[in-house]
Amino acid sequence: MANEKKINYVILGLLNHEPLTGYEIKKRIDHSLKFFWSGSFGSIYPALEALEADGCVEKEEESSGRGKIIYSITEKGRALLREWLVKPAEKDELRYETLLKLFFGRELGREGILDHIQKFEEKIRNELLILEGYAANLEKVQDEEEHKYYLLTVRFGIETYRAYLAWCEEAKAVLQKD
Amino acid sequence: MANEKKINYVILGLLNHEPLTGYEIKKRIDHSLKFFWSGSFGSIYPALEALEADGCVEKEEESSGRGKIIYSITEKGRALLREWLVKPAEKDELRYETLLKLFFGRELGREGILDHIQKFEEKIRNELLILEGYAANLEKVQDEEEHKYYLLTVRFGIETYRAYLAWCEEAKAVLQKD
DNA sequence: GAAGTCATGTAATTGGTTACATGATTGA
DNA sequence: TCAATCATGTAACCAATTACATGACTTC
Repeated sequence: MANEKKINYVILGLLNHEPLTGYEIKKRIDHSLKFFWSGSFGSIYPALEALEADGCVEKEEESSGRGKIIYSITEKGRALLREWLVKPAEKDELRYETLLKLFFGRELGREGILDHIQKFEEKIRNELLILEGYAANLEKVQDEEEHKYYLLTVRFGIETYRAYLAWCEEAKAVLQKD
Repeated sequence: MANEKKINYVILGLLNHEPLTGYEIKKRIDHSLKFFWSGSFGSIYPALEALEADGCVEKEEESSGRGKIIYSITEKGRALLREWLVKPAEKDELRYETLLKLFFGRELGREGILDHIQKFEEKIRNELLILEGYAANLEKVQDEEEHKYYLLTVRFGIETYRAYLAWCEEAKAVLQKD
């Protein structure tokens, strides 16, 4: 009911755009939301079941083919989604193990820390390329209103990742100067 | 033993700088690590007990006063910390509910989303001030090598928060132009 | 003497993840 | 035909958090 599991809202939000299977929901999470959210099959399927029992989503079982189960949102589900959307965000959390290791860097030493920064930089560089690709596509296809919001989240990712890369250069300079 | 609980390394890392009580460890996490890590009493105290049973930390009970328990790191603990530090960071995770709501923004509408951005901006602005204060202090006190690494994490925070604020302006402009 | 902080700890719950199990369909 | 992907689901586990309980010391 007034469940706090965020996965429920992720599912409702995605289904509010289009009907999807559990498998497709997972793909959306791993691609479109990847930068700021995550979710596993082990949470998605049980949540879909609970949402259905609650009347927030409806399922339609494909009789032919693979027999996949396509879920769509109900009015009740949309109301629940809306209710959550108006509430202030309660948790914006960043948890970077790289920064934790950096913080304790004295014990590891300069070289080790430079290694961590190097790896971090590479990962960010790759993800930035992906985000820039998304942005380019989304800028072309600004037909649906939805795309405007999607693009804003992508822009958020791009700008923070660029800041990360600038910081990497600064950090390397600081560490190499002695 | 080869436990994956990150709280263990947070504790070892902090104790590697100076002996602390569980309460003080919590304070360090809430202040110095706040921007990129978190931890509760409910994880700290049991972890301290387990680390002591493992011989990674030692406790000294204050006989007088409040009877607080001061923990310090052992050679074994330091070795464990080092072992973890050299391993590549496995998880750098950002989980922003604000971005999730933004992504589903069409259902909420322009005004509601602007509210969320406004609140986000205010929170970031406040935290940025704090981080800038830390940086100013740390730049003055660059005696201990430890401070260099601490300052780098603070600089990371400052630069990403500035990027967030720049993005907020951009997002508001995009949303207000229609 | 009251409020606030210092200080330690436990039990219940949570919001997941990981790993496993199963099988159909598609494309090289 | 074989690997990859599509597709659904469950059971065991896990690393925490939340809420509670207790009490001493400090400061106004």
